[in-house]
Amino acid sequence: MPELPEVETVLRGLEPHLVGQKIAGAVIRNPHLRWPIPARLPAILRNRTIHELRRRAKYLLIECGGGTLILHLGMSGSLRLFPSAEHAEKHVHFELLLANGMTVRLRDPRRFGAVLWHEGESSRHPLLARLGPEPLQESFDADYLYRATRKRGAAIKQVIMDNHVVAGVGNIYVNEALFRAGIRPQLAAGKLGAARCARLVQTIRETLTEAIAQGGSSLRDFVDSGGNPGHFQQHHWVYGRAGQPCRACGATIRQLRQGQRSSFYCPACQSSRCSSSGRL
DNA sequence: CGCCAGGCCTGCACGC
DNA sequence: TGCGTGCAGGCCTGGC
Repeated sequence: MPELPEVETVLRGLEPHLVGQKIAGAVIRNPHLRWPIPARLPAILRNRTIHELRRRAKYLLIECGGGTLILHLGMSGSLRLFPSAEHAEKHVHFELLLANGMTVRLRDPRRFGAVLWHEGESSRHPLLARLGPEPLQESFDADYLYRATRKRGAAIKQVIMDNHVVAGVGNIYVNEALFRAGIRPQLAAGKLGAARCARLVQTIRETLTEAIAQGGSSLRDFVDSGGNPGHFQQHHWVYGRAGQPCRACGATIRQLRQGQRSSFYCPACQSSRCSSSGRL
């Protein structure tokens, strides 16, 4: 599913093709996403010029001068650019038609994604206004995480996945970052010491940055590619590896459920106690 | 054929 | 009382 690095990869792939382009129109093929696609969107978008593409958490923001098209890929969404308005595949719910003939298509079989419009400053949109800091920005630092986790009895894994604490760190990357930091996912967030908070900030950054770098290398055939840009192969330490040997120590990777989501960890590399040691 | 993953919002229950 | 916190429900379809 598209996580933060995939959204960033899609952004970087689309950016050179979209910025500065005029929008000729839009097509709503199926408005029933997580929220209905506003019926007036094609009229709103027509004749606007795309000024900038940005990302906030896993939201892709297309700034159109005075307003923002807000896109979310949910669990199964993809955005692709086509050189013409050729036959649309199944599950294409929304299309952005550029004046130069190019078409941006949102395909999302599970329809957990979103296409929304916000007039004015996008950071004021209700979905974006209360998000925590971006994990790759300076404001997400050791001190911030330490303060944000005080008196929180919930598991550190679930606190990191709380978008109000830090924005856009999904299930795969929190599992991987916790492994790298040597922290067990079920440890109460409030029990993390300052050193482990610092380590976790560092491994979250590393994990996301490496994934973005990998995605960047798959951008070459973004336009009209048969594949799914950003859907790159990845080498996970623990995610999806229950029952398999830890790549670091050989112990058997364990799986558990936290808040209806799967967590994976190495019982040897990730301690539940308060040491500040971490690996990698 | 039935189950289930999975992001992330909303709504509810609870305690200080 | 109000707010922060935690938990559960709901949306979907492809793949097993």
